[in-house]
Amino acid sequence: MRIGELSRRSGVSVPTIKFYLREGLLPPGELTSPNQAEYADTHLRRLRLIRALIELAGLPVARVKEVLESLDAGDQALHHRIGAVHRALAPSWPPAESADARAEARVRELIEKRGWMIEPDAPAIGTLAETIAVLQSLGQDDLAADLDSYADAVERLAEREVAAVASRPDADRIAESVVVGTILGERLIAALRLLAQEHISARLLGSASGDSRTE
Amino acid sequence: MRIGELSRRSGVSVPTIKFYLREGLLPPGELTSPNQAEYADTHLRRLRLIRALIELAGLPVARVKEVLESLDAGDQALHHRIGAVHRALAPSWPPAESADARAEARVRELIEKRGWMIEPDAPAIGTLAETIAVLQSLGQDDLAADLDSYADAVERLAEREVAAVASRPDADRIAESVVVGTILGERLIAALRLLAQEHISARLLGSASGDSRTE
DNA sequence: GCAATATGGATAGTATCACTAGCCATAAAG
DNA sequence: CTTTATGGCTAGTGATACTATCCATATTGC
Repeated sequence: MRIGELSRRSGVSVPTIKFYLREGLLPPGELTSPNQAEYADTHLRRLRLIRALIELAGLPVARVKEVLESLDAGDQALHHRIGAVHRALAPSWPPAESADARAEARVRELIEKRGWMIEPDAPAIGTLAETIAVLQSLGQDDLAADLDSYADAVERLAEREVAAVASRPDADRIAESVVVGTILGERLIAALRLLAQEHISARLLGSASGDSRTE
Repeated sequence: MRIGELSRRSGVSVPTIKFYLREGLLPPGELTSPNQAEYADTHLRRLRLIRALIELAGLPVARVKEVLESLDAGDQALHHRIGAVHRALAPSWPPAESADARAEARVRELIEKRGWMIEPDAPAIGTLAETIAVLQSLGQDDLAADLDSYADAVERLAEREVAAVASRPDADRIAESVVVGTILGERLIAALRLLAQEHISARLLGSASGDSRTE
């Protein structure tokens, strides 16, 4: 297929596809003449992945490029690949590192208590510590107090997710699964959580008066 | 306190605070003379909330304004307040609505099967449907296939969260708790999930060879 | 009492980002 | 054999989140 069809099938405009080609997000098509190229289904899938990363995950183009590069890297070990993808997906600004020290200690304590095997420089540690620190600075430590419940829930999910990814037969797409699963999984969980919250709040508080806390 | 101290205590520059005042994100201080104003601790907390919404949740300033307005609205019923906050936090672009029809049917089916009481126009429905549709267009339906596990996990968490919010004595801060809990909770869950994934992947795949899928 | 600094309020400017427009020579389609 | 599409290029655009600067007035330090 040529660029026009790629555009129609992906819903991305031709100039934007050209832009992604220029930026190196999308590999060039195979040239059939000096100014004619052929694109394959892999281009279509990659393009959809790019759109998901930009639109749904809100990643800046430069970060998308890093993610895709780590995805195409020849590193064979699945575990390391997952680590690389996680690193590429991380927020990048090294977290404030100011008063987060206590929060970070708390995170490392949690990791140790659960016996989690985590590289000490995993970016999620900083993200988590920063989040906890902000929660505390806002006077809302309920959430952070219950870290264990969250860890329980998330550990169960991760078990299924990693198993599902590892069982994929097509080695080529494993890394892609990791990216998609991480990013879209996050969104899926977030949306489901909102729905669950609405349900529970309807059940616990929504019934008659509409205000259960007047006193 | 005056603007200088507010700036020092929040870590936000004076010009940026002025910008937030102009944009109506931060209510004006109390004027003590024609050009002198006094800010209270509520301003400091509000400012930290604004930063969390912009930096951590990545909300655009305009959306932050909406969220804060819904937060300050006098609507008394907690359940409705939660709904309003969820609506203000939603992605705003009405989801593509194209081939998402099947995915949306799937979501409504899930809601019905679990007996969830959800308003039919809840924005999370669209978000979830879109996410599922994208997952399928990327050929990764494992995640979506296991929706029930996610719903289970998330329902348990929501139960605690709503109960925690509802038990807060300070009615003034309940809505703020909803915002903070929704946004920072999401981030907390996401970070924890990455850590759990890394642990599980180390356990299942990381051991010796580093490549369990060579065959 | 008085110079140095800070403040509230305003207008205008900047940096970044994700595209988008336009041009050209050549290729494909009708 | 004309119309449309393509690949490759440079330059421009619109949105967003601040920054910079200015001014008249207040406060602060001495």
